[in-house]
Amino acid sequence: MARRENELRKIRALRAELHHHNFRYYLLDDPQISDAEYDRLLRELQALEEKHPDTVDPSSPTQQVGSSLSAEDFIASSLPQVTHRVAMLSLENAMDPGELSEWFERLQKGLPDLEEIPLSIEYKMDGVAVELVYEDGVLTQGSTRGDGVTGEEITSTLRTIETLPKKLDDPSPPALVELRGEAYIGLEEFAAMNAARSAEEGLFANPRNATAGSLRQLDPRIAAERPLGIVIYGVGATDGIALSSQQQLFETLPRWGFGETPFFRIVTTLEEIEKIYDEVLSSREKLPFEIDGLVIKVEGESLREKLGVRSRSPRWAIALKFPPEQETTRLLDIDWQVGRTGALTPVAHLEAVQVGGVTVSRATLHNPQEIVRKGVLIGDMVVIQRAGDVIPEVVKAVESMRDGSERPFRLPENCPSCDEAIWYPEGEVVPYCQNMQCPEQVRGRLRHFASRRTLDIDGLGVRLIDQLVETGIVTTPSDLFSLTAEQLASLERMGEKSAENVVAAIARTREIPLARLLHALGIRNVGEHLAAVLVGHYHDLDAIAGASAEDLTAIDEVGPIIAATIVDFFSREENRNEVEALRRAGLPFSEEEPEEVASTERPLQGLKVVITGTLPSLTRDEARALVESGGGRLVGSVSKKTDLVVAGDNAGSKLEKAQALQVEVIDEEELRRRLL
DNA sequence: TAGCCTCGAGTTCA
DNA sequence: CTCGAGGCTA
Repeated sequence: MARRENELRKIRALRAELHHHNFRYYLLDDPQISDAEYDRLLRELQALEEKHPDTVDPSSPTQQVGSSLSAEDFIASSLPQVTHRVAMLSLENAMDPGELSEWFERLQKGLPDLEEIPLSIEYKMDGVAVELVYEDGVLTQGSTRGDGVTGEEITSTLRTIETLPKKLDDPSPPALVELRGEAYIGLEEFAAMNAARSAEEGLFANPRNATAGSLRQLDPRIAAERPLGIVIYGVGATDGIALSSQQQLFETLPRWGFGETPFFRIVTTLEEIEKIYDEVLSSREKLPFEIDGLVIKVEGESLREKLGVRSRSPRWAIALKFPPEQETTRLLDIDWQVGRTGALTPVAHLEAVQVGGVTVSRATLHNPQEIVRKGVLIGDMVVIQRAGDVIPEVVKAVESMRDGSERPFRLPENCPSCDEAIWYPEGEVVPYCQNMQCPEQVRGRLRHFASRRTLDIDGLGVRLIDQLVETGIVTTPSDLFSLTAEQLASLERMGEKSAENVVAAIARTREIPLARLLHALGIRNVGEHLAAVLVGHYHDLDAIAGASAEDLTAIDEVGPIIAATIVDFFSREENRNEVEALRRAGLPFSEEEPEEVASTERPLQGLKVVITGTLPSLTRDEARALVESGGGRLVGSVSKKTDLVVAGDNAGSKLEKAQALQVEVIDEEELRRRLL
């Protein structure tokens, strides 16, 4: 038995080690061991797994095909996905008082009849956002925020948090309440945890990384040892309860068994916010956990609904962030990178420096204009910060530290990848390499074609694409469809099994939705959204390819520039050939048109609708969904072109304007009746 | 024609 | 996360 224990331990260790080497190899492109050594480890693991078939796990390196494309895929081992009932939006950031007052002015504009707007203030905890689902008072599911729409299921890990009630302390709990909060690890606990970690395990860089790592623990016993805490700040879907203000939420939580909210104030003026900000900023070092700012929210559901949400963030809340940690280092050089579209991007090459717990040696400069705006010279000492504490950026040069040896950057005249002359389009900021055969562009197009949001070809990672391009086996996306397992198996780190898996993954893409294929083609200005819009209109790639600029411009959201790009793309011979090759490869070129909905079922077809005031039983978003389900389009303000105004309580100037312009005005009840 | 809002395309570190 | 730029509305 002891032998079995030992072998199981060995399996775990080998998996972790191989996982690490995959990471070094595929993502960092910087392997630490030879391919032969890697193969030896892999074979050892395979042998052990065969001896203990009960340990087979889909996340084991023996079961996986090469690498996935992105770090996210790679790290996301195998946690199930969860779709949030209500999207978890992010918050708009204010980095300084100026941006805060701009937001405040927008609020006042949005709520003109209000003398004073009540605002709640909380800490912005620096942790990981999670959602907890309580059904009939019982914790049934926990998940990460993920991209806001879908996150990862981490119920068993969250259950290990001692301070988190597994059952609400409520004799008649609501049928459903989704609570949103921030999981975190306190500073003292973090220090103790790192002190107890061994050299092989490595130290966590900061409490937030430690939190993220702990939440993703598959083994609840290990998770239970992690000192996680949680602070609830918001509510998702509910049934059987209304938590319509922060005040109400924070009063209810302790009764249910949650801890007290660490900080909560209600104010009405900018001055009060700024005063609290200064106080918290100077006292935050005394706190037992890390915070990275304050969150300001309009207090109360009804006011929030009037303000509404934008695609990524609500208008009624803002994060007032503390200034990020900054460091000074030397700008050694500026490299130029070529993207898949041929766009040239300047990247700062820096002397390595620690910022916020990680080592930074590169930072984007976005475009030449940015370099000029920031006034940085090559050789300068520059201030670096991590934007949103993630992506490093160059803030400015420290001019007082110049010694005269610094020199301005030079715009490249030739492509760093293929030496073709660079094109500087008039009136635009970004320079381009126009050589379609440019190796960087070829690689970039293939990466885009295989990436997660397009064809999502499993196992066709950056490293493999690079090998395919270097060996000349593949130069265009359509070449992928004639790849054989033998060809792939001849490449580095490609076993027969992996090679077959890649071929199978490529074959599977013949069933993808047309919009993904259109997006994958990489037509400039046509991303995920526009691809879906175009397919929604034509349902057929040949129809899109054959459309005139005039036809295209008639489509909502397609203007003259986008129309011209599309026409231009399909008029080029190399693109037409590629499209034909993809057709021969068997990719889907048309999509079943959804059955024609009888016009009686879409009573608002093509109408522009304005909603004003508070509707008796609908939130703004629900009303929008309802109008759109009837074929109508919600617009923001009343004009001659508005067809219909739905007015609720406290309707203001929009209603007056509608009456002045003799636009039809109805109430919620009438809206529902028409949609029946 | 300006202002607002989205979208697209670029980006870093483990 | 960032910026630039396209489209729509006022």
